[in-house]
Order: sequence, then structure tokens, then C-alpha cells
Amino acid sequence: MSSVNGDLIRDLQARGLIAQMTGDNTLEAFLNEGSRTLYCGFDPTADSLHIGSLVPLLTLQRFQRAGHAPIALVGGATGLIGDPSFKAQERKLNTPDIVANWVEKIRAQVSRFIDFDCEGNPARVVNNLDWTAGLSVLDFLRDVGKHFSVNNMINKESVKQRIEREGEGISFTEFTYMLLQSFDFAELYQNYGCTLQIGGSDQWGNIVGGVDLTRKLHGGHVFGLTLPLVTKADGTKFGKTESGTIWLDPAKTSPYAFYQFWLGTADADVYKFLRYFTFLPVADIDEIEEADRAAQGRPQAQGVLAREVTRMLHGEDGLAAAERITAAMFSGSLKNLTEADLEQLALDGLPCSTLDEAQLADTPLTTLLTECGMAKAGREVKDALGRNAVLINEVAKGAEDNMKAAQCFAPEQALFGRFFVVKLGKKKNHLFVRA
RNA sequence: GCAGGGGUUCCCGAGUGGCCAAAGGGAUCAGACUGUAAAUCUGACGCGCAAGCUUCGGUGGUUCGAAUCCACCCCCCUGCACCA
Repeated sequence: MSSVNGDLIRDLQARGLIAQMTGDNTLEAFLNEGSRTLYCGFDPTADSLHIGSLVPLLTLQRFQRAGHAPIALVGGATGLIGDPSFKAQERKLNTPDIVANWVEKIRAQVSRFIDFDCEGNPARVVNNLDWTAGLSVLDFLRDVGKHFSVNNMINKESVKQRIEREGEGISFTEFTYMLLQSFDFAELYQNYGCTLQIGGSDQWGNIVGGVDLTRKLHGGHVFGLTLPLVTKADGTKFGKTESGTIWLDPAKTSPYAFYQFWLGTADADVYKFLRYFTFLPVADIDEIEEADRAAQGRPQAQGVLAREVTRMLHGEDGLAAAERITAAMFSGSLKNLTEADLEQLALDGLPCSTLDEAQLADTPLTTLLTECGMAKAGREVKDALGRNAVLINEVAKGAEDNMKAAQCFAPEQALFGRFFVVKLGKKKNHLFVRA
């Protein structure tokens, strides 16, 4: 089994995807010797993963493409405890049935990124609850806990702020998280010959714990590799927008919203993100960057990024839907849309509502546009109205129209007798359909 | 349990009897400029179209008037003690 691609580590390095490695650079040689088994854990802290998990998921895939066998671990056990790493506050515990429900959703999500039928190095999904649920406290304390030094643990950077910071503390429960995760690695080593754990750079402490424990428990020499935390040049948090977190679940973040998120990437970040989030060869990305630099005006990189990532997560159909809406909303005029086009937009994921004509007379636009989710408060709509930033079928509405919803949405103004495309500001679009 | 320090609008953080819907910063929204970018500038930023309504851990009280004073309670943090 030596059909591995020896350029993997170098490619990861070129993409800036390696934050830290254990083993003084012996990992590369270790990987080149043959197909290895590696794992990455995903804790169920919500009913879906978000784009923060995309880098590790894609990295698992990169390893598989290079001939190694990935294991995606879903943290049915660790999710019950809560990882304190670099968290400012203790987390509230979720009930076991909620976590169990999330586990199943996340299991399905991670499964889409790895190939279970891959000849020679098939992927697997495991749940750490399977080997911890039946473990007795005494056994755990004796067999695992004994190998950990509290002196060592409290010096970990990942829990330092919780221990030192005034006004916060850390419970024994969260403090123990590292032992559980370390035990996972030792178990996977024992049962699947897993010799590498990858994770975000915030996982370094936990990963090293697992490397040590595996050696102490089984005498195994295993490795750890961490991926960089995704940051933005302007310092704001990656993965959040006005409407909240960008989820991987299309029911929570539509392919259109997902596509738009990537399209809005700042120039200062976009080439880095191309390296992180796509499988495009680094050389190709460099070419795009050079071409953009040479050209005046709008770069092509954001478009490439949005297409690549959306296609990867939501498939050709999801991408096509996202592009259809984008084309309709951001270029050309609405006049070019056919009735079938408008019907398709709603199916494609353009936010859509039904108009209740009976209530239009005494419903202010502020209420109408807030309730449909375009704005968080009437104030935003009012502000937009005051600046002529609300367009209904391309007609600007002003503050004086606020109480004239019935006129704004008059049947004779509708496209094909029933559609209204409302724009609030430059980027928010919503389709209203007469009942 | 004792002592000390805290709980303010999304976050940080001012405010210690009226001028407070509550400084300042961040985040966020809209406008201008642009490239659905960044930077910059402008406006908004508890809720409400409005009249107005509801906030400063909770409940009562003092007062013409309280985020600010008093009482009790809840929660968090830091020490100490108890359990040994």
C-alpha cells in the first residue's frame, strides 16, 4: 500500500494549512512510507456544523485523496462535556437526547466529505460515545486519569484564561475534557491503527495529550497536526454575517446565501481562502492572484471561490440555483425575468413570503419587512426608507410610503400579476407573492 | 459559612438621586464613494409608522423623582474557614 502521494505535506504547507506538527518534521516521512489512518473530531454543539469546520473536513479529504484513510469522529461523548479550549466561559450542558439527535445530523454531514467506498483507504465515521458510555468512573480515573499531571494541565495555554482570568472559572467537568479526547486517540490507535490526529490549532493541547496518552497506554508513536484558525484581515470573526452563522446545512443556510457569503470575501482574504477552501492547485491560485493584480477593477477571485466552495458543498444543482438568483437580483432588470424564472427563484432559495392582502391596508412597511426577516427591527426599515433604499419591483419607496403598503403592493404593480421583488439596501432581496 | 469584589441596553464598558433610553468603543444596519471588496466619511443603533411604551440581576421600600439610596433575595468571582 504505497500508492500515497508524497506531495501532501508540501501542498498543505503551500496552502498555509499547517499550523503545528508533532514529531519534528518526521511526519512527512511517516506519511510517505505508506497509507496511514488519521482522524479528526467534530463535537455536536448544534444541529449542524458551520463553515468553521470546513477546513478540517476538507483536510481529511485531502489526506484521503493522497491515499490515507480518514476517520471522522463525532463527539457523542465529548459533546456532553464541552471543550474549554480557548473558551472564555463555561458552557451550559445540553441534555443527552439533544446531543444524541445532533450526533446523527453531524454524522450525516461529515459523511459527505469523505469516501467510504474508496478502494484501499476507505473512510469511517465513529462516535466516541461508543467506547466511553460503558466506561466506569473508577476505571477511567485509574487507567486514564493517572497518566495526566494536573500541574501540566493547568499550564496549558488553552485553559489559561479560564484559570487566570478574573470573573471566570472552569469546572472539573470541562477541565477533564482533554482526558476524554486523549483517550479517543488512544482508542482509535488501538482499534483502527490510527496514527495521526488533525484539528484546529485550538486543539493542539488536546491532540498532544492524545499523543502522550497513546504512548503511555499502548507504547504507540502517533502524530498530531493542527490547522490554522481562519482569520480575516479586518479582524472581525470569520463565518458570521448580519444574518448569523453560515451553516453547512442547506436548510439553515441556503446555497444562495452560502454563495453570497463567499462572493463577499474581502480582497485581502480571498487568495488565502482559495488555498484553504478549494482543491484548486496552488499554482492556479497564484495565477488568478496575478491576473487580478494586473487587471483594473473587480477581481475574479471571489467568483471562483464562491463557485468552487458552493459546488463542493451543495453540488452542481445548488450552485446553479445560487447563480440563478444572483444573476436575477444583481444584474439585469427584473423585466427580463419570465414567470417561470420568478417561480424558480423561490425554489432556489430566495427568501420568499406570501402577502396577506387583507391586512396590507393597516400594516406599515416596517412591520411587513421586519416580519419577513429582511430587517431585524422596524428602525432599519425606516432608516432605509428615509434614504430611498427600499425598492419594490425597482420602484424606490420613501418614508411617506410606510403606511401605504396596499399601494406599494397593488396588484397592478405586480409582475405577472402576483410577484414583487423587494430590495432593502444593496444586498437584501425578498420575493413576495400574492396569495 | 465568613470576608471582599461584582451583576448596566448584542459585547466590552461609563454612569452612584433629576439634564438617562442611559457616555465611549466594538459589532451590526443604511447612505455616499466603489467592484455585491477594503479604507474613509455620514446617519441609525431598547421597542413602536406614530402617540407613546418598556429597560440597568429579582422583589419590595424611601422620594415629587431611582440604574443610582434602603431592605431582603438570587447568581457569579476571589480569598479564608468548615468537612479532616
